Amino acid sequence: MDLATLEIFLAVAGDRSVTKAAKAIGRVPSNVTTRIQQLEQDLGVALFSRDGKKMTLTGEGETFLAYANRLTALALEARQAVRPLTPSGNLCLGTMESTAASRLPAPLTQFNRMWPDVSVRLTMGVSPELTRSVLAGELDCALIARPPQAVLAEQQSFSDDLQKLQSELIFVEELIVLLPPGHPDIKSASDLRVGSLAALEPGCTYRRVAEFWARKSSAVKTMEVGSYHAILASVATGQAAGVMPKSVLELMHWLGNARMHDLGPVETFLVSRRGDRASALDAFHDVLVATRGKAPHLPPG
Amino acid sequence: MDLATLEIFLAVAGDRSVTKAAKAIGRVPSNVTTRIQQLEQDLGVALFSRDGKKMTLTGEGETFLAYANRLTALALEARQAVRPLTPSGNLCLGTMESTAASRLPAPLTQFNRMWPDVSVRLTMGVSPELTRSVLAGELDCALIARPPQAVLAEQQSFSDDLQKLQSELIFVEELIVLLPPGHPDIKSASDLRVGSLAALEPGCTYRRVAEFWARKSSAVKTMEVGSYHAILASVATGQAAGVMPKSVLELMHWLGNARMHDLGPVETFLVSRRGDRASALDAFHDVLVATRGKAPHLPPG
DNA sequence: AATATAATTCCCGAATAGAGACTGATCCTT
DNA sequence: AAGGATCAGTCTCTATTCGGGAATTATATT
Repeated sequence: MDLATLEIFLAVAGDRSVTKAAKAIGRVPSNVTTRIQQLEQDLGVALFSRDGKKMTLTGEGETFLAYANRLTALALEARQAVRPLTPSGNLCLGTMESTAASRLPAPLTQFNRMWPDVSVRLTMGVSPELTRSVLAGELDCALIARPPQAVLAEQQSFSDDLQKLQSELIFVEELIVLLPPGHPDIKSASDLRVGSLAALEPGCTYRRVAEFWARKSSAVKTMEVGSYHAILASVATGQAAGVMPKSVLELMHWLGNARMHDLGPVETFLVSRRGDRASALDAFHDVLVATRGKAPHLPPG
Repeated sequence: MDLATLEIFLAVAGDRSVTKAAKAIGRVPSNVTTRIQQLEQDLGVALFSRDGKKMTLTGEGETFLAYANRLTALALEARQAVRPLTPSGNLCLGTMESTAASRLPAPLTQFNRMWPDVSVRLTMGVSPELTRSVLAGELDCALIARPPQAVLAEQQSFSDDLQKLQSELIFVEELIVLLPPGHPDIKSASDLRVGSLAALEPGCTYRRVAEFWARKSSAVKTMEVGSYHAILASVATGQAAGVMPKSVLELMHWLGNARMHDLGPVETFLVSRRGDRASALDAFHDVLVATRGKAPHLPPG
């Protein structure tokens, strides 16, 4: 029983789905299935009941869930306790709007609880800018979306900058096109019955991925709006389709009547300068990996 | 960071020696070295300071030790908490004298604390008898010493019985011949200046291993005595050399002036009937593996 | 009934862990 | 002070494990 197994278990328990959990933690479903089965065999008890295609926790599963949370929390605490330098000072963290909204609250809260002496300075921006800022030393690290290879190939300097930094996969976002109410399902951009795609600034990776997708079959224009709330508002008017990660949409309690089209996964990486052993950065990194895959609300303790 | 790594760390921290720890948990020293190094690299801090051939815990190592203990204890608790059937009733456990004295107090205390509804019935005996009793259903499980292949080959029925049972390595005992004070070091049994070897009953595995060793170079007789205390007494008189596991000797605060000769490792296995899924047995098994390698005193909590 | 979705199974290539031989340093003995 | 023993660590080889992808099965949905 290692902590990676517990992370997998927590993800499945949180999403009640092998497929979703696999996406969330950047693994393949077959792997998740196997690890869960191994865990169950190791413990000698069924953690989930498989009623058809639903994964629901059994009573024992609920019990184990509590322990899994405590165990991972304790392991994180152990890591932090032996950290050679006590983190303090500033941590300049760059992040995308979407990540700041959907993923960051939990780990940031946890981090502040553990290291009150570190003041986190949050900078919002789009991935290429953030990456450049890390390289320039203006930021200690940043959470950025690395587009798929086909899209990245069009952004030479972004790609070059990424090469010079060390990066680690943290989240996998499911990028979607949100359709206005009543809009029929689409197979490609040519099926769009709206005037434009609502997205953020030009540099935004999600926007670029969406534009790359749209270009293949349509000449639809992109409309630039200032925030995800503004995107939602645009979609609500029926005049645009919105581009955003699914996690952001879920955050907004909009789920019920929304049609969406899947543009595939986009990976979020934590990037920092190679060999940068700043203590606060390391600590933040550990909190990030310990928190990912868990339920979005704050962990106990 | 998995629990196996923590077990290795705990063993090294307890013995302050890679070699000893490796023996205690049935691994090879190079493996222990590597795993400790990996752990240190993962945590980014030195857990041990290597002054020559001594391994001493660093300050961070001490800190981490506390967490490692809590982590393994919590993991054990998690396993027990999801156990499908609550263990209760009787657990008939067979054990050798030596194991009962040196290894069993800690896990038995822990087990009683966790499952007060199980009454453990302890039966002492020598390995072949205990094995036979497990097979016959008189015992649920037993801790027995499986002699090296050369010796086991002479005990056909013992060997046959073992084949029919499932077994798992739990401890590795270092079997020694304890020499009387003032006795010169020996290379083989022919160097013995005493009239006999003091050992327990004829069926005792340790006795058989010792006799096997003695036969190769000497005609020294074995003297049968009733207990390890009696063996020590015999040795103290200067008339016999005593056969026992090192862990028993260490238990008796006799270490200082004692010369001993090493007869090599003898493995202690937990044996039970194949497919026997008795809950209490499983629970005891888990406690046993969680406790092995730790310091002999009782774990916290 | 047909389709889509999700979990699982199977298989293969890659990564990892453990065993064993060897090295170099240190401690103890003579 | 020299020689031997002991111990941590290194290196290499091999066996096992693990993760990814395609195929399969089962279950909801339309």
